[in-house]
Amino acid sequence: MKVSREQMQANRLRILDAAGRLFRERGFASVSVAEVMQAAGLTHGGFYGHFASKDDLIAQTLAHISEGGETTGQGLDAFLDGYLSPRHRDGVAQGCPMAALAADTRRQTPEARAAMTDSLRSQISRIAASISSTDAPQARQKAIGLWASMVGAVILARTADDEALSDEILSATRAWIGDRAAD
Amino acid sequence: MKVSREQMQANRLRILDAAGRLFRERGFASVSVAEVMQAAGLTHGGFYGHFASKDDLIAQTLAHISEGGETTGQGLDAFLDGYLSPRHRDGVAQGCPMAALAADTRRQTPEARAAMTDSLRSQISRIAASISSTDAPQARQKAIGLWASMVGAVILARTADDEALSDEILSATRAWIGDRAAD
DNA sequence: TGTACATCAGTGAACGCGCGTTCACTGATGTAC
DNA sequence: TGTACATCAGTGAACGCGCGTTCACTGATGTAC
Repeated sequence: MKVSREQMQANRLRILDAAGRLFRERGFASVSVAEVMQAAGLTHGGFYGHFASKDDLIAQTLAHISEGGETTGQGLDAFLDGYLSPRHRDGVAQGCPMAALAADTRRQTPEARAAMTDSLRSQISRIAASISSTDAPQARQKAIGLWASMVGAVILARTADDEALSDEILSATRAWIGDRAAD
Repeated sequence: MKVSREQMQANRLRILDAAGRLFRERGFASVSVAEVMQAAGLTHGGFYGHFASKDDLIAQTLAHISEGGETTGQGLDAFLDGYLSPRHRDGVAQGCPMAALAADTRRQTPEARAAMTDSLRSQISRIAASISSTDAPQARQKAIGLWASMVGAVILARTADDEALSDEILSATRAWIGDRAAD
């Protein structure tokens, strides 16, 4: 049964949203095309009307997720607090795609890596712009260091099976970063 | 054909070594039991004489890899230089298991997560011990911040498909860490 | 020390199963008149 | 504006294929005497 062009566009976005959630939660390999389609309220056969392959879905999902981008609009300190919070750690499906999927993306197609690299580049620029430093190259260096710490801390916090240790990783990283973030 | 007890122990270690390399390179899901056995110079049927399941292999491989552990024996600065080097970034198969597999381990069995958590805990302790600080809690906080930055930077550097950006992530993180690492 | 035999590590064919992908079909859409 | 029909988004059965796992078998090991 054919659907309207607007409905089809809406379906495509539902597929991308579902894939974004499932991939972040469980990684690319262990989420099936059929599962993504079911989560989007469709049957698996229609998938190839929207995407050329599962690899294509992965690449387009990464490009789609990062359109939103991590916002630093609240100011750098609030951004750091939110990012390094238990809430963000526990909300993988809605959380930062970089922390959830960067390691997994290394083994994907060039298109997927390119989408993730774009996302990484703009994230660095966004953080650098939010640093009120006189020296642009220095702000960029600091943005990279900050971003690496943030992503690393969330990944480690999610790996630890002990909540006390996990919480400590987040708060210690936040405190360690603390001083330098201000200037 | 039966082999001697020593040969069997050696075979078991060859399987664990092969698994360690392959898992770091390609992740848990996309490496098959048959591939691991072939890389160890055996046939796949013998696998279940050594391990109860693929999940068991994953957990035991993580425990085995981290026995070696990242050494800080060279002193903290040399450790940082080596860890944040292009050489380490490019040598995934021989590199730090945490940077290669932490994100992937989140979705594995409790046993696998426990092995990784052990590894994380001792790594933090080892770094904290190498920091000549008067205050132990402060050394630990710093060790966590350092380790998060290091792991995060290597993961991001491996994700970037542009070598210049990748190199920049490593060197900027190294420089950003630089000052604080000294004290 | 030498021999006979039970043990058991490793082999390779075979098993279900779930996956990515294909395809004939359906019926609502949207265009031509 | 209303009707007739070509289009095509979505359906669900079916396809190969590779995977984790099992199992009957083999032949070297290592023990009992």
